[in-house]
Amino acid sequence: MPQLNGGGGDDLGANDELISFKDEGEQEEKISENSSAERDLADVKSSLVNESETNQNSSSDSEAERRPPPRSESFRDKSRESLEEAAKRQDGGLFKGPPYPGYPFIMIPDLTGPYLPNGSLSPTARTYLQMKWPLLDVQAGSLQSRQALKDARSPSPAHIVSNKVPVVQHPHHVHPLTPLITYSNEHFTPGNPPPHLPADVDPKTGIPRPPHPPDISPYYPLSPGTVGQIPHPLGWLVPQQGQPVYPITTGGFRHPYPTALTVNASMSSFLSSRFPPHMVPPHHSLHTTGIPHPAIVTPTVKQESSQNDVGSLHSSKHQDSKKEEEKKKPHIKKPLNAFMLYMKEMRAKVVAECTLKESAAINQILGRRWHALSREEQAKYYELARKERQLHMQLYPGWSARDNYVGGYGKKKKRKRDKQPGETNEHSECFLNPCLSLPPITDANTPKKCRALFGLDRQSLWCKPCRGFFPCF
DNA sequence: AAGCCTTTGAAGATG
DNA sequence: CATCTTCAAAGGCTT
Repeated sequence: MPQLNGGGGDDLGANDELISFKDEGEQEEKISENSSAERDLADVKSSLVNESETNQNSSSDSEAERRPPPRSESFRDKSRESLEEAAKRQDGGLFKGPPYPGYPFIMIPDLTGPYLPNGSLSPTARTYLQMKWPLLDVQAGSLQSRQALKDARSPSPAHIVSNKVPVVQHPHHVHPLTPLITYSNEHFTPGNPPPHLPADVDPKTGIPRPPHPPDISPYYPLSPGTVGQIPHPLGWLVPQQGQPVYPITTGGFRHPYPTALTVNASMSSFLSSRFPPHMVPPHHSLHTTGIPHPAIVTPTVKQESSQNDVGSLHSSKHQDSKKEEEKKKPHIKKPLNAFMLYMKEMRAKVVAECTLKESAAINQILGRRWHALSREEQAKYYELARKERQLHMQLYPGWSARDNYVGGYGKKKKRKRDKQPGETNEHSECFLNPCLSLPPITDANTPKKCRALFGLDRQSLWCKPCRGFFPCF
């Protein structure tokens, strides 16, 4: 197994992690995808724009194949007209300026409208943005911070005032990656920007996507001073929001995970809390509840619990079936990968920020945030995932992911719908992509609500990839 | 009630 | 080997 190659345990730069950081390799792939996607988008929208811009756009294609910009100016210009109209229709002209046709959450629609002459966001616009899309505020800070970081490295003092993006230090300004720094805040210190931060732009999302340098730090950061207040990605270690992440059973009883554990526990504590006591020597400060690995899910938990409570008055027949169930191999779940660990940690935060609850939408946000993470940040989760796999293998040597395949490969009904030839789930490739420059309508997450709000027909409004969270026009 | 949606990554299955 | 598929979490949504 590649993840065990190191053997020493702390080979944080294991091959699998390095392979996982395939951004450079992916980059070209996505670049070409994006180029074609933008060409498609440009084709679709060509009827809406001036023909005179066509040549400019096509000339940028070859450039885009080599090194595509986040968005071409021509494309930006093309989207402005419709966007301006859309913006006016939506909020009565609050967003008068041309929107930023990129990542929806970092797009403060061009900054000519909602901003005051001194460069700060107008109270009205700020309130609107915060109400409509709290993430926008954060991400706007991210954008500004990135801009500031980029400028800070430049010889000019442009980080103070940018002619394109006014640097607004919001009262709640935080570093864009602050919410993601869960174990150590040594990275991304303001004024000491990581050199990789704005180096690249995700061709799909428009998010500055840092290149992944080859020198992944083997450091497994667990900063005692900063981690205790933040949910741990290993949810079974530190329950989030007072809730056990996994319903755990031991002998037919549910056990919440010990809440006294802290993230900055040592590895022995980690093992003690993470795995059954027979696997790990007990720790003096931890109670040994006999909690099995959270990956084990026994489907008969409630039944067994209730039966144990009631007593052993059931028929032998029932007990036989019960024994059969007990003999039944418990469902050992797959170890969580890096992104799953990241989602576990960040989901509650995103939910709180944007007031969304639907996991599909949350996961989209988390996916974009994941790509916005620096390599160091991602490395922490890859490392956690690697340890997860190691521990999982140690606990269940004979387990295989194949065990969880229902009916075996190719026999289970295909879950995902077959996409239409031109259909895609990517916002950046959405036909209605310009809508992403507008704040999402978080309270109108259904076509019906969207139509009611905007009085538009179904086809013109409902954006399937956007799942209705954005006003599409 | 069951399955879908949506994300990324790991791993198994298939051609 | 490349590609495809499933599963891991999560909770609202759809059928």
